[in-house]
Amino acid sequence: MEQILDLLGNYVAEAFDLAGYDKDLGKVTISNRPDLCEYQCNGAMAGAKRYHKAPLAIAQDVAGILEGCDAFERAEAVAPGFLNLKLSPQLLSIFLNEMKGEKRLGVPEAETKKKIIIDYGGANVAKPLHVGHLRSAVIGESVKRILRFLGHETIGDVHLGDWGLQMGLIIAQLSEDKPELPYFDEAYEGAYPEEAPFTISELEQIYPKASQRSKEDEAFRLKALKATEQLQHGHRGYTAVWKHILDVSIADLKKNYDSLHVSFELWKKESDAQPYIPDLVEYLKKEGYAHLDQGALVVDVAEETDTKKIPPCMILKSDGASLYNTTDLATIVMRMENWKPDHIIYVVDKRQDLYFTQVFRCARKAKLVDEDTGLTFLGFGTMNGRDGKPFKTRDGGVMRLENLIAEINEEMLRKICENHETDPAEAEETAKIVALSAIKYGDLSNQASKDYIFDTDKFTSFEGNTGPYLLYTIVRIKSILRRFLEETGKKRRDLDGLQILPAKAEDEKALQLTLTSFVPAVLQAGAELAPHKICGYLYELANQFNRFYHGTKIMTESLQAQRESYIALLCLTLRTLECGIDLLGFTAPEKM
RNA sequence: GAGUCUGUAGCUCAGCUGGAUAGAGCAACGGCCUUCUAAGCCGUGGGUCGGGGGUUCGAAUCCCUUCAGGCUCGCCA
Repeated sequence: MEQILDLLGNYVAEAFDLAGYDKDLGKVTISNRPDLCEYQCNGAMAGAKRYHKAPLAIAQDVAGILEGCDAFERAEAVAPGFLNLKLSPQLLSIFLNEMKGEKRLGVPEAETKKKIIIDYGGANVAKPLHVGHLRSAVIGESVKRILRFLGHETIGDVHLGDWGLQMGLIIAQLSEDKPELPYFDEAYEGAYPEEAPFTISELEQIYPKASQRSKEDEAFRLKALKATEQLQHGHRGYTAVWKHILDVSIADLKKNYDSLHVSFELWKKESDAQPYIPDLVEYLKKEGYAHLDQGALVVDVAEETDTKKIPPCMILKSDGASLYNTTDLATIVMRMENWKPDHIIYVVDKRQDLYFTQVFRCARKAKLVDEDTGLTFLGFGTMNGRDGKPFKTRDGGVMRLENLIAEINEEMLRKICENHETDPAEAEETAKIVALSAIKYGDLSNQASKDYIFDTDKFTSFEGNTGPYLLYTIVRIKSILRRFLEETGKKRRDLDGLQILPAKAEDEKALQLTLTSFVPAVLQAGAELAPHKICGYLYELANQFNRFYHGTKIMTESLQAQRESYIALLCLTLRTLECGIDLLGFTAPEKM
């Protein structure tokens, strides 16, 4: 279906044409002065120079023609040359009924459907997820859902870190803690145990302990380095330990991501890219992209237009070892080979901006990707505590994601029980749903690239621009619909047949108009990879609904057609809100 | 030092591809529940859009400059 702004734009462009002006001046936008009009066109001012004519005169010419147009209830020219438009309620209702009949609420599918890989680069095996991983998971999931909704094929890849020094540290530590294990017996030739020699919580203690030690104990650090190298060269026992670490960690990570409603199509790891490295290095050397500099193998990526010197992209360290950049390049090669994506989006901490600039340039220069393959760095800011500094636990440690979620769940449960007497099991379920909306909406409603303050009190509040407020609005609508079905004996599917009548009241029309902005909001969010645009829109929609709700008695409306029109409007509002929160990555309960 | 991002109400944030009187929420204050969930709605107060210059019919938005803060700057990931 046609979008509202295009639809109206056609009428206005036609009027410009009839008045003797260029059609392209007839672009219609949503009014920025809702007190004056609903839509506006600023084309007269843009055309003033072209036609050497006062903008107001142009606007008046056009307004005169639109006078007889039944798409608008009113079209008037206002100084200095604005064209203020008020939509006819009839056209609006026709548009909404059409939107209501569409599965995708009128959101058009992308003309060129792309295959898009989303890289959540971050989580490491053997380390618990902490608050630093929250943003990439939450933002990445939402971006993925938005792009998928727009018709693209999306592939989320968790991209686990499983190949660095951290593995060596754990192996070295374990070999001292439990030297009796067969993995450390060089002479051992039998099969290794299937059961992992540690639980996830034990594993999570080993790493910080080893990491701390390596900073103080040089001998231990060297041992860990050596273990890393041996692992990377296929040491039999270490490889077995590494596999245990993977199994135990991944099971735990899945559990945690599940509770966040975050899923991945691929569970690829850094180690999966390793086989691609030798050929990649050989290729870069042979084709002359890479050269030795101070003993290291690098690819120059500086460009003439740079405002500062971009250091070369390092491929191999002077000791011959690969590093982060190398793995990322090899991952690109792997992805091109296996999935041929049209676009790869990296949802990563914004501090890695420079690294990815280097990696992307290197990938392009060396033609590891096709010319038209998009590489986007979607950098996000730091999640800070209320003091404006990186979020910590009360005693200053790193907050585990699991604990953060548990804390919010608890707080939400407390609030729910405070407000209503409910069945404890049901309350707990609801609390989880609402808590997730609090966490995700709190994050997503901010621009991804900016640092933001995670304020538990604010996010879990049911007031204001929060997830719970949206859910509350949804629950209100569901409640009315349930009642309507009960009282009329109608079935849920009967609701689809109800028609929205032209709006009579101000609040009703305002709500209807807000509904028409869903499509532009989604399109913009998709184009800019900006979930916060969806948040802003949904908040506006919820506000408009609550205003309408307050001023209109729906169930006691005596005219049946009018009441059914209200119900139809509620259905559309509900579907729009639910579609919106789905794009953000959370759901609503039935009651709360 | 260089680069980059940020600076909007007491606090947290929108708005930034130039448009009319800069918007929300929280906090403060005042109203609205015998009526569909008051976890709501309505209203009041609160601003040199960090400062200065420029571009133009018009600047929070674009350009320059300056101040303050964050981050980054080849053998970590």
